[in-house]
Amino acid sequence: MSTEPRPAGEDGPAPLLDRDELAGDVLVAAVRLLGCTVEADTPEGTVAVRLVEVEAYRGADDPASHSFRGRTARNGVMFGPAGHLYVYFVYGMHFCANISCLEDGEAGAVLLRAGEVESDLAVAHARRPTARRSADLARGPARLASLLGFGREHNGVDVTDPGSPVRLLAAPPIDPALVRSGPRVGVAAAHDLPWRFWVAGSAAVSQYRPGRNAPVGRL
DNA sequence: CGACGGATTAGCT
DNA sequence: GCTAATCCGTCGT
Repeated sequence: MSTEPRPAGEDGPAPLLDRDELAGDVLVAAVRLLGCTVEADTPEGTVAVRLVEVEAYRGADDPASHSFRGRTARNGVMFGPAGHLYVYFVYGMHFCANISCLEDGEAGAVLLRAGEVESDLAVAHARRPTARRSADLARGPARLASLLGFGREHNGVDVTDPGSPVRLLAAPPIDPALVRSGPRVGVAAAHDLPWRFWVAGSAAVSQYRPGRNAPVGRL
């Protein structure tokens, strides 16, 4: 044992999440990502967001996934190695961001649906002036992508590389008692799969109706 | 080559 | 609560 990668308070750089933690299973990866931080360099400054809501997507066996019908130029990142940004354009006006999962050659990704701004709050509000509350800054996948400045040029970025403009900072695994799960949003097919995960009690979780079917805890 | 619909959000009623 | 706004990837003819 040579060097100790301990998160030395304010001194050492925050450790990045290891690619292997995302390579085994999309559901495990989704839960692992909760509580971790996405840090992005924007023209206005660096913005760091703590993930509180995500959704898992798989490949040919997942009708709701972009990769359900095989590999295309658009979804290629989903088929590559874990730990890369898959950014896509939707509804003619928004971008959404995923982090690729599973081994190279196997399609998988986790959609980043919501987060809480850790820093810099002033920069974040400058980037999204319409947000009245701080909890709204990255509430919803398109708002999160907008806040972090994601566009086509970010597609494929390796978030496990400290030199990337977008980095995924590891946090201790979140307390399982705080994790909730339910059906994915806007997904008619596979509605019985509770592949949406969020942190209980976060104000930044996109609006949810608890009365609906929320099969909690089943993977 | 044309049509369709989507992992959404803002703004109005 | 409901709908308009608005582009591109995918599929059918």
